[in-house]
Amino acid sequence: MASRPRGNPTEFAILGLLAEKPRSGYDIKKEVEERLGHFWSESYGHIYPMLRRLNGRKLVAVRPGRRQPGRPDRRVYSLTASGRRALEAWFTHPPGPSRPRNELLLRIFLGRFAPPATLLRDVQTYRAGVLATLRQLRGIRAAVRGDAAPSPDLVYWALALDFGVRVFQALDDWSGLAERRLKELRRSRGQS
Amino acid sequence: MASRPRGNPTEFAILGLLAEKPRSGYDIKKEVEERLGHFWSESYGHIYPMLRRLNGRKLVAVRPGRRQPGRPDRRVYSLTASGRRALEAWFTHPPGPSRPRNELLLRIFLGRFAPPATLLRDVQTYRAGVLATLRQLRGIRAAVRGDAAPSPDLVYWALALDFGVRVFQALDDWSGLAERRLKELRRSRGQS
DNA sequence: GACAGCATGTAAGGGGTTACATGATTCA
DNA sequence: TGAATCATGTAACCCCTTACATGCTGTC
Repeated sequence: MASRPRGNPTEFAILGLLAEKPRSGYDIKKEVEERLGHFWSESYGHIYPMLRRLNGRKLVAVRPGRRQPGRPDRRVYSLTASGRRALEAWFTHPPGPSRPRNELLLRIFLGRFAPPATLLRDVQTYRAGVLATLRQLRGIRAAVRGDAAPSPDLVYWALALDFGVRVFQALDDWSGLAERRLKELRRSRGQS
Repeated sequence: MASRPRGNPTEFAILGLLAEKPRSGYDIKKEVEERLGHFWSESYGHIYPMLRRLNGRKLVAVRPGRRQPGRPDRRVYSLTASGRRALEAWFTHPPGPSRPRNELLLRIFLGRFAPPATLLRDVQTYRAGVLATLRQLRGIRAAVRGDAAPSPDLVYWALALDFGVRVFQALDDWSGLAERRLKELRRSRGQS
């Protein structure tokens, strides 16, 4: 029975990004936002201490990066051989069950205790965010497809992108429907 | 500037369910699993202490429920007037930003550091879960549609259901694609 | 005989966010 | 003048899960 691996997902997200190439904590944060933003998130307050811990466990190594006057010296981390092994071991354990938590849906579900106009506002805000992400993902996908040689390693990135496009498309469709339904309700019940 | 309300989402999930009707902690857990399972989750270790705290703040009231020999007495909670106000106040604050965390996607994104066969196994497991949920949601939706009188309050429940059907349908489509892609990779690279 | 359901709870601990501190540079 | 970017970090805090404790009943 392969038990769940010791260590939290953040640990492996960091190890994984460092497996691509050496990076600073700052870089990692940006990378997560830009490339994993539609399915993952991290905060500085978690990344920096974690890098330190990983260094203590010799899974990563630090090297002072370029220093510039007026700003803190960069600390560039890279994966060690045992870090690499830890990353590979992570894959051998199946992912734990996901426990969903979508606050907008909770509100919708409890919608009858709120004025329809309030829910409508929330849905519209949500939809705007979904659409922005969707446009961005589609833009990236178009650019990638334009690229001549389909590198075999690119398949993983493309799969993650495709996940985003499909799910966010469904989210957009749904929120469009929700908007229409809520507008009907607002009309039939009066606003406030 | 309406600041974020004090209190975590669990608090309002509980308040919301009690607004429907009085319930015990045990009931709340079951209700979340059965009706909100595709977008929300709670654990006993959070529900019971939270009910106690809400009682301390007079947002809910307790009443001893039916007692049966050989098992702990039920403690049935109901919403007070100020609990109701707290719930309504919650809706006036917009929901905070969501921070996604999908471990399967993280694995896919870092897929090139793992053998394709491992990822394939994870995707297949994932897909089986998605399909089970999807079938269940569709079954419920069919049953609801069969029901004669479309109650106006039912619209919120239907909207939450529809969210599930659409999103999980997209998830199924995507994981089917991922399966095919990973099988190709496994073939072209050899397993292990 | 074992397991699922009923029913409540506690303790420990980790995971993760927010807010704060610092400070120069560049751009509108 | 103000905001954004660069860049690292700490402290406080909370949210939430896991594992444990207890014990009867009904079903396969």
